[in-house]
Amino acid sequence: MSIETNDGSRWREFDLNPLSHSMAHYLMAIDSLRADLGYARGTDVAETLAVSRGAASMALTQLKKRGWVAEDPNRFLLLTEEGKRIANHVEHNFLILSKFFVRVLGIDSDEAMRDACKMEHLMSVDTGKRILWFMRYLLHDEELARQVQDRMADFEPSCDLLGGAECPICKGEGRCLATGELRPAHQSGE
Amino acid sequence: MSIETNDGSRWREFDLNPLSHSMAHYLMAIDSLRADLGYARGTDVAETLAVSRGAASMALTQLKKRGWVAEDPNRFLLLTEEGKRIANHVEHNFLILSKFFVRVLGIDSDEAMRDACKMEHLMSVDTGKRILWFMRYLLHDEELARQVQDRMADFEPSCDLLGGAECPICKGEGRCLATGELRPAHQSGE
DNA sequence: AATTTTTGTTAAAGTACCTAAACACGGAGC
DNA sequence: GCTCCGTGTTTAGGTACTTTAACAAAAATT
Repeated sequence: MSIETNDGSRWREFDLNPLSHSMAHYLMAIDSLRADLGYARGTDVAETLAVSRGAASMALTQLKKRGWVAEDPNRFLLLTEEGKRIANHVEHNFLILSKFFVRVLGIDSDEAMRDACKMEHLMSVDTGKRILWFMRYLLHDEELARQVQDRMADFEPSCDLLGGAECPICKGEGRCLATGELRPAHQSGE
Repeated sequence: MSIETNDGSRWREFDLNPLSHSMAHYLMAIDSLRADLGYARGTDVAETLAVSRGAASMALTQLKKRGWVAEDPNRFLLLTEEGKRIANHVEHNFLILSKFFVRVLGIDSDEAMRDACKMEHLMSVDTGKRILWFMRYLLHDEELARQVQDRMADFEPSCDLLGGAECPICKGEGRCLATGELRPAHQSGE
């Protein structure tokens, strides 16, 4: 039961996430524009994100209502303290995930960024910090870093993750998700 | 530029993801019900996911149109081969992520599952396989596993990930995202 | 067999996003 | 001063979800 992923209580938290993917990118666009140009207007945001001016206008209205975006006296866009905090959180999560994927797991940079961009706003601050802490440990010890990289260079992509009997997590023990089984034996060890 | 996360070309892939969070859970609910009860009806799916029968009915219509769900002669719900493949993929991603978070990073089980449930349908098959491969390597070597667990037990939660100057990724080198900077120096090393 | 319950579908409305198009406004150039 | 362009907002329509409520049909009970 502790492993249950379909229990009707947790899956909805996805929609209740305080920050949508879309809103995260509006905030980051403002942050990035202000860093690059020194200012950000609605049109710049729309262009950066490749959405219509109407869509940007409505999204920014929302973000102002939530207190994440404000305007300076000349009506240029500003991130509030809260807005900055959120944008930095998501930007860091993107960096942490993409670097973990590339440097530790040896994933192709493009795929790494694609995955990281989808997951960046959903990973908690704590999880991000721990991955970073873990990565520093792995990569700052040269011997260990080499070991890990050798290991991942040997990655066997044909490893049949979805093959049931071959599943390295639930192999041979109890019921495996790949074959419709729900409680892999290794669960009992926790 | 290769680090750009706000470039207007990648962020939309989130919405274009072939599988929504919602659809993934409908598929997994059918899988789980068939494993537990031997059958699955619309009402059972609705109850499992705690949605209205109307919502389940419309979602299932969509899933049938996409060829992921079918009905047996008695109108009980079935996953097609493709549907099974997708459900297993997401279920495995959930397991891989939550186990990585708990066993390797030492995250609290509840938070681990919350994060994993949000990200499960967004992580590519390749990334999942590599995390699994990596985890086997770390945890099957007892000495290494102990080292990692010691390290993560010492995790310093006050590590100021979002503090700019303290950021262990971009600390002291070039521009840091935490302070509005875009190209941390370590980027140049890749 | 008649009634009640369960199951499934459909309709109307709400949220959160998108687009395209119409419109308002301010500043620059003629 | 007038025109035109850049900027911003609003409106109407579309997608993908949700809900409640009305309804149809099948299944179970009496």
